[in-house]
Amino acid sequence: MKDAAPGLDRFPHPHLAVDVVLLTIVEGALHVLLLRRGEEPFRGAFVLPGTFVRVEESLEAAAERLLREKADLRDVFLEQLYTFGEPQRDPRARIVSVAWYALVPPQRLEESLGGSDRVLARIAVPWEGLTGGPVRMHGPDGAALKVGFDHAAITGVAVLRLRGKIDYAPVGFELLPKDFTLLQLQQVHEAVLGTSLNKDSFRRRMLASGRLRATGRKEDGVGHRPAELFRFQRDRASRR
Amino acid sequence: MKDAAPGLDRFPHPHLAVDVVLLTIVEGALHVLLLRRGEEPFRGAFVLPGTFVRVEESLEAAAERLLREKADLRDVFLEQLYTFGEPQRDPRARIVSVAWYALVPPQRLEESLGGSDRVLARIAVPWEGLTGGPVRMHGPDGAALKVGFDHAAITGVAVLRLRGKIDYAPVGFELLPKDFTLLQLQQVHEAVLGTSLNKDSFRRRMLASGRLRATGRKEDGVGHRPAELFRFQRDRASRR
DNA sequence: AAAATAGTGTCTATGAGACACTATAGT
DNA sequence: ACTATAGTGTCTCATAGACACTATTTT
Repeated sequence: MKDAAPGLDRFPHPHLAVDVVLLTIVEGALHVLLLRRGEEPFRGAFVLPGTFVRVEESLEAAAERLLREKADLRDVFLEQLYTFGEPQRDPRARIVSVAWYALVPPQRLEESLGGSDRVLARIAVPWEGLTGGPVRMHGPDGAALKVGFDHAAITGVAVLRLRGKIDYAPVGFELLPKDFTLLQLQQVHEAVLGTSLNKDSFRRRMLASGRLRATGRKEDGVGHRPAELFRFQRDRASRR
Repeated sequence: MKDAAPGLDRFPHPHLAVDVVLLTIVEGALHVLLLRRGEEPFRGAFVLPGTFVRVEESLEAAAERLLREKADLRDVFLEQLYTFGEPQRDPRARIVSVAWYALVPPQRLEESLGGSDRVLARIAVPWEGLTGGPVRMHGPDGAALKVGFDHAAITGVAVLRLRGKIDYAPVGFELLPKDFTLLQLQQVHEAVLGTSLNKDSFRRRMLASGRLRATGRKEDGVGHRPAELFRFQRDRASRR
């Protein structure tokens, strides 16, 4: 870092953190990675993975570092969400947090879970459409989880963003394995939107989007006519 | 501010600023408020209004303070845009900036301009649709302006956001006086989107949106049949 | 009267929803 | 053969674009 502004560091200024909302879909429902806090405040409650931003590190690099350290993930869909900066959002100090959200298929998460301090919480969205607001979280046993800080609200903003985006941007694919059927894709959209969708129209819309490439292969072992497997076709330039 | 985390302030951490992209429409073109910098770096270049975030102040309050101090404005549409945090974006120090964008009808700006250190720059968007990228700026004399820091890119993100939003959110009204004609509203949409729109369809869409309330009055002095004046109808709860 | 835009009515093309029907795997 | 979902074809309805026509102001 340059030091052409020598007086700057002498004044107190807000601390800067990043938090990541890591979303996936399990059993037709949105889930988010939460960690159990070991310290005050909110000891024992669940929070999003977060870290302070280092002076030499970009915001995106800090979020990617979090994903590596807390979920052993790299190269996942990651997008900046919103910056939360209410003075009282953290009782310890003034900490402004740049929130990001990440999307990952559940298959890439299985191994990194297990301990009770790291949980894939099911998200219950208590509002419809694009209303917005905090969400509720439930543990693997179905019990409601205590969520620390403003992280239930941050997750609500992530759900809102995803709902607003899934209809026109290719984000549904990020929650599925490389090969998937149209039904699986539709179920992802339904889980995100919280509604049921018309099968015929969804099918037409997806096939007309030009983003699906048929693999020629079919699923198997399903007890009915197997569906064709598709793959996401990045339109021109890769977006990461 | 509480001091329950005593060690925190001893470590260097990024500085935090807010910048505001104040947009308006003049003569059918998007314009943005820029200030001429009096100091290095970028002395003499034009930049967005910006300020450091105070420790006890919310991010939105800092943006509102900027609008009051630099443009004598209060109660305008203001929304968080994106947070820019590349380590090298400011050559002096690591400064992360939470960018906001504001929309205001040009009538509310006229008095606060005038000096040559404060200019409404015309925005030239060198890309189509939702492609994105930095924009070019032109002064009142049409000459290209030098823009400091990453502020041409930030303004590009603001234009992108506005383009993505104007079709489904009531933001066009924020760029018009309280009473306006449908043609004026269409011209605002065209200026934002950078395209021409179908008159019939635009008219139907707006009237069907339920957001316009006819005033019963008509414009006058226009050399042709006068159009009815409409007013924006906030649907239920006011959004500010 | 001419010019210019406001505003209405109607036709057409497109896309979504609905539904009927055929296809193909496992059991 | 039965069941369940895949996938196709077609009809209808809603909406956007196109266009013709009438209305109302200033000059």
